[in-house]
Amino acid sequence: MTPIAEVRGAHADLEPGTDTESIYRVAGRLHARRGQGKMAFLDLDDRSGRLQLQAKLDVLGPERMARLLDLDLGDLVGIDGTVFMSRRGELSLRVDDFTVLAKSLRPPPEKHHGLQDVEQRFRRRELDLIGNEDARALFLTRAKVITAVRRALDEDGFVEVETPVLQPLYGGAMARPFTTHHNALGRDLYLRIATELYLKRLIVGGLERVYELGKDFRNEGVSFKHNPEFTMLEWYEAYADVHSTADRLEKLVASVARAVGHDDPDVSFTEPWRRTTLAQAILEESGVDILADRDAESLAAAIGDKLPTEGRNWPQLVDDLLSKFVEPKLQQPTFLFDYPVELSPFAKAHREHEGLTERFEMFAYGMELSNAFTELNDPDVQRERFEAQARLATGGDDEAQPYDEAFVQALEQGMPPTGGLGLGIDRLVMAMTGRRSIREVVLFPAMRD
RNA sequence: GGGCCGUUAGCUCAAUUGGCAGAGCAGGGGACUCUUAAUCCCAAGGUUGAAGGUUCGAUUCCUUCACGGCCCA
Repeated sequence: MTPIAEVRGAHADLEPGTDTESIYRVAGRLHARRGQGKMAFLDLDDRSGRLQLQAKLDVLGPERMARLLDLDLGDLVGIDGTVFMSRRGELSLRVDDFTVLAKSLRPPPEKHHGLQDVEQRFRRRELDLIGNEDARALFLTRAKVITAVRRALDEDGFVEVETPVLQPLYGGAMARPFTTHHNALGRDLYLRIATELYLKRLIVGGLERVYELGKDFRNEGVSFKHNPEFTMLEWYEAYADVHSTADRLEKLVASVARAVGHDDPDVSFTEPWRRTTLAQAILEESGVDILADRDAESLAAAIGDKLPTEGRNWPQLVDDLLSKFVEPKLQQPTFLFDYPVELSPFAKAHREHEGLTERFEMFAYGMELSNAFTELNDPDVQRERFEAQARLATGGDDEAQPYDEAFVQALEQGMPPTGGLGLGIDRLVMAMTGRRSIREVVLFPAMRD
């Protein structure tokens, strides 16, 4: 059986009106039929493209001709045929014989407009894929993005690993988890919100360069850039730091953009990207200097009525300033460095600036795509950070980190200086394909019942 | 969570100052041996998202609910 694109590729230059003796077996879904009585044209779709078929009474005989014309649009058929170029210059296959491979009992989506109903496109993605070529192309591009990411890391000596999805404690991100229960163990478990802490234990174990590409789960609202389960890449590299990690991300995303043919006159992932600091970006866009007011009360006063500040702690206010004033402005790929320690419980203290960490977040198209830092590898400091998080939790911050003693013990074993990074793959696919909603790039997004 | 908008045939969409709900595609019957959004003829297809209310009469107006979209939080 030959893919349609291959049939087309082998006969692209035929003159209109010429016959060949090239015989192919193709298979696909019947998309359209144009009857002509004793002769008919049909269109056949496979994953690689569309090909016109010609059915002729004098070739097939009355019985097979009638059976072929009796097929429904949407039926899956196998075709044996001979290539020719129609008088109008449409490459076609004259049907010598055919087999019905599967019947379609339900009507296909409208053949000119495709499936437009957004709800049906997401709930019945198979119909979207049958009816809308855009959708097929998008998910092929998504696969290319993931392949390009893997290839880049594999070529640089990273080892792909799998760590637990079901975790006794969650950690590695500021988020609320999903909780589930293990019957035999008689205990609750959490679906991971990040892979960070386990991956760093592998760095302690000496794997030196590891990455994991998989689903994380966060029990939060659904929006154009949030799905409760989403695909995340995290990598950790021993003897690296936040700066070499930024260089690696820049190189990797630029190579992904080239691999999928990202082409947008307004946004380019070609290196180098803009690099600035979080405090500088907030100051430029909002006029508020977060480094001048290091407690909630005085920062709230500096913010005034620009944002609601009631009941927000200092790190939450900084995060609010970032997402309200800065994030939407960052269309071109941009690194923001030097995050405050309160927002960064796993990042190493900045080598020069008190109260900051060696961390960046990377933004493009007004979204956070990536988050990285020089990893905190001092177990005593890590303990203190967990204790600070516990105080935030007591203060009502339900996204604060729970204390993870197993992780601290791993650090006590000695973790090399390490650079680590997380990259949101769904958002990366959105950026590469110009889609504005995560639901467009996730095959089966979360929907209400 | 709040605001606005949407939900009509299998699909894509019309329509109504509140008065028999209408096309194209798909599906059925027929004509047609180079069509490609094929064309032509015939017939069929509806609990107008759900439940209430107002009215002689509601798909249209009102209320609640469901699902979806956009914006805000």
